[in-house]
Amino acid sequence: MEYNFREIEQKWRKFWAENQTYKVEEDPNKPKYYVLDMFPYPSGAGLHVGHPLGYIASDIYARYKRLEGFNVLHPMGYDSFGLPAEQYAIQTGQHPAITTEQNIARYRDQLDKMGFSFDWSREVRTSSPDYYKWTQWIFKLLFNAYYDTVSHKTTAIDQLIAHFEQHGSANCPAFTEEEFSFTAENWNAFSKKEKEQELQKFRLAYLADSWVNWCPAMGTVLANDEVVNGLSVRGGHPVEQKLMRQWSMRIKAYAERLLQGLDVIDWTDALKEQQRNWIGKSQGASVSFPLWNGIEGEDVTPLDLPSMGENSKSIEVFTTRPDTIFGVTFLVLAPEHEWVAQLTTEAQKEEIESYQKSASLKTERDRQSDVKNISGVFTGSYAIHPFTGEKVEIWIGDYVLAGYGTGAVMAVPCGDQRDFDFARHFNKEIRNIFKDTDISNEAYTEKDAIIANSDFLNGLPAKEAIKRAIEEIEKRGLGSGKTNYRLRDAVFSRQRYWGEPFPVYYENELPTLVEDEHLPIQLPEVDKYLPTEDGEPPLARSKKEDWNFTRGDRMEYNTMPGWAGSSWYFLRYLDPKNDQEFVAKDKVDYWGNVDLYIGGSEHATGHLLYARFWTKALYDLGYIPFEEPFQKLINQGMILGRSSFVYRIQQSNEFVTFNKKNDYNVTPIHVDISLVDNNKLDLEGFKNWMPEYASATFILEEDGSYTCGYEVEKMSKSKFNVQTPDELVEKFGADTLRMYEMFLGPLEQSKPWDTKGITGVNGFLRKFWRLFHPIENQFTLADGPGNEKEMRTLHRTIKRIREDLDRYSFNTCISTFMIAVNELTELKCNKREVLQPLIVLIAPFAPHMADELWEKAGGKPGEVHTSTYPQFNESYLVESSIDYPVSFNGKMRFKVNLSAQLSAKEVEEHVMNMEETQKWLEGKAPKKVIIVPGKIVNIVL
RNA sequence: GCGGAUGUGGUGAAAUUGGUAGACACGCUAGACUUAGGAUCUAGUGCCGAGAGGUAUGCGGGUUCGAGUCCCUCCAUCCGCACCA
Repeated sequence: MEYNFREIEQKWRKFWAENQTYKVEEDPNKPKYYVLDMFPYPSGAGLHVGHPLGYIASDIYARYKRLEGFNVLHPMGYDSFGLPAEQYAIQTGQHPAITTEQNIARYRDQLDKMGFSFDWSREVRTSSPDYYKWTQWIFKLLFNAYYDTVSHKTTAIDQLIAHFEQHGSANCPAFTEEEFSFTAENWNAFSKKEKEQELQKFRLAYLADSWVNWCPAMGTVLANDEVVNGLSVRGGHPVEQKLMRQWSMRIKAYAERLLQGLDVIDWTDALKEQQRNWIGKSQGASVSFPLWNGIEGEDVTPLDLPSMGENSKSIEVFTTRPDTIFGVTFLVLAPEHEWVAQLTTEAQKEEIESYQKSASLKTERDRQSDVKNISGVFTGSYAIHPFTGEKVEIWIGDYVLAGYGTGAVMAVPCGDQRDFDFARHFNKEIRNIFKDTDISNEAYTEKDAIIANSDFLNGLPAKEAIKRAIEEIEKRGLGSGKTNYRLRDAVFSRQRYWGEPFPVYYENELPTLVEDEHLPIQLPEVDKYLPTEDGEPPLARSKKEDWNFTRGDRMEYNTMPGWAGSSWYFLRYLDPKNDQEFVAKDKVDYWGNVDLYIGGSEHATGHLLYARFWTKALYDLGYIPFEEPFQKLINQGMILGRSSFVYRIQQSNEFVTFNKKNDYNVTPIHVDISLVDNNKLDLEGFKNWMPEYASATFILEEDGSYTCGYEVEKMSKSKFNVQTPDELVEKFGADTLRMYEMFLGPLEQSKPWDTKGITGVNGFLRKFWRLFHPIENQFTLADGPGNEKEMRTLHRTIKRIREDLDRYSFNTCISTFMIAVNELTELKCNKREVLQPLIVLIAPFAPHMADELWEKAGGKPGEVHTSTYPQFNESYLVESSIDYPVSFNGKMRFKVNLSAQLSAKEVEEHVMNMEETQKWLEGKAPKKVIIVPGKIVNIVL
């Protein structure tokens, strides 16, 4: 029989499903191993060839571990809340649940076709009420908790309340960045609302004002990705920065633990470095600069604060270089700094306000990428240098960010390049406080200079000066040494429909939790999935009777962000059907954390940080026995796609062809690759593609065609460059596609998608099949022992595959199999002793074929997946002779086959007596002869 | 600007601790078999050279008997980003 993959694969898929081959239960007699994939968002485009890359690798590894005797948990599910389904709902009116259901069905079908060994009885979906009930429950847990800075633990808020009742805010053990001060008497006299206002400063889930990209025309908030040059990607409407009341998560409290935890997990240094960079620990000092009271000629000294009267405020700055404080020549505030309005003098008002307005039109991303344009405005006010008593100007500039540090910096042009550029641009003084440095062209930013012109810091090296400066700052009550993290609290509200509702209602604008017995709060029906006319979230459209629970004046209308459900899903797989707990204690105790986690590096700082945060909180509160969710993590490289672009003339619905786009001000827009053939756009197809393009007009090439641009970039639904695996499974079979994706290159490396090489892998599998069907496609296995060469091939293969799997080098496994099959074909080997172990060996890679061959060889169906991994025997690998390469000055000249038994001395004697050697010696005597037994001979002339 | 990664044939890549650079494939060339073939088989294939040989892992240095691998300088490309004071 020819290798009929269609028949074989269908047969075994059916068998596995009917026999629940991959279902697992807790088994105390076996060691556990948890292999997890980052679960997919079920997009309308279906799985693309990049998804399975990681799934195939994890599946091979899970199957390998199973054969090694582990009880392997290998589940799959769907991150099924998300924007695309909602956008589709807005366009078509179809409920996102229906869209999602359809997409999941499609995904499931695609996943099944790839032959994965998932235990589908454990499937989770974040959008299922059974699941999000527990997401809501965890939210409640975090709302009812604070971070205790004494015990360094997540702690129930009741303990903090008890503290306030007894001691007021004195010695408050809770982490916060807010200001607070009250006595026990104050606290006990507070109204419920006042108490809540204080508690919000400590709860891990809390309400606060956050900056968002607000698009007034669409009445909605946009992600940074959805904004380009201050305009929305969809529709090209202006977008501005706006403060909105939002739920946030106090992840900052965990900054230090998130940093420390990296030391105990097995992630790549690159990934750890990215997280460290994101957490961004920096040490320095906060320093207060008193404000000048505005009376010219009056000598205000910094220690005379109280006498400054009503304006006795000071501006607090954070600096990592307190040693450079004598180099300060002005202060710069973020344009959004809360005091800007008060500090602005009448004369500067107009300019400041227009600058604030223009800054509000820039996203943070725009602000950071624009380093060339230096901008800022003088407020008209001054602060007093706390050490010199000098007046320094207070400016605003958009290079200072409101969200980092205190939103204000002390500008030291000689020591910071941005301050230097700012000073240059506005002709401010650049005072050199570093001994023997040249700062005529750029700032001196190294921390190795000797400080000068700096009073008590003179003569100190920078590192010591930092300590000395902090001492002095603290002594004079100007501030203190401080560790700052750039990590920001995570905004947890979305003004969307398709997400988890909050278990929260409002009474008198007081947020109150819904009791557990009413969970889940289900998503109510709405007439449209858009924000309301006055910009409220879609849930505000709901009627009271559309909710399964209501209380108070109104329910919370925001929904949770995508990362809510994905921050704990790996726990739900352990106990997916439990309706009493999010996970039972005995189950989480057995399975523990994820041993191997595979997914894309785009989650390096988002999902992976949030999941670690929630895990730590759940650990502290005693629900789970581990603090780090993912022990070993591999980022699979991206499979890159080829995207196509059309070019929209800004503020219009007119599209210009690639070769004429430079004559216009255009925005490139991704267009679906199915509408593009050989870079030519299908114009009618494009108009029918999305309603907003129905009335599109075009500026075409001379020949009347529209040429698209292209780029090789990440394959993603939003880039419309998705290639699905279905076609390839159909043509070559899942086993071939599995092995081909592994063969492409190292798992972690990104590579452009290309199907050219797949025939090679398909040919290999057929050749493998032919080993078992040597004559007229009849299955045969010969008895009798394998000969020396055959056994050496087998055992070398066993050894290499195992070693390669242990280092996750899947691509070289495939090569090793190819070499084995080439050798055995050459040897015309058909012996059971040699070939049967190979079936087990290849089972993790090509499970369908393995099952078929195993059955033919007399095994029980499905048994090959629970069999034992072949052991290799070193004795078969011993070679009797070695091909020694003989090098002269490191250059290989010829080889000589010598017995492996020879000692280094004997090898040297033999080689030196050879004619070939004499030829290359050219009559000279060698200076040195290096023999590495079993490896090489190098003769130095 | 900051952070991370990567540079090896026409292409994807291999070389686990410094020890024969280019395994294994794709592609290409020539041939065999074929009505046909994205089938199969044989031979060849880094570059220069008729050959002997020379040369070659982004560039330039260094360490070493020996460097793709270790160190330094530079260059290019890709990814991420919150100008992080």
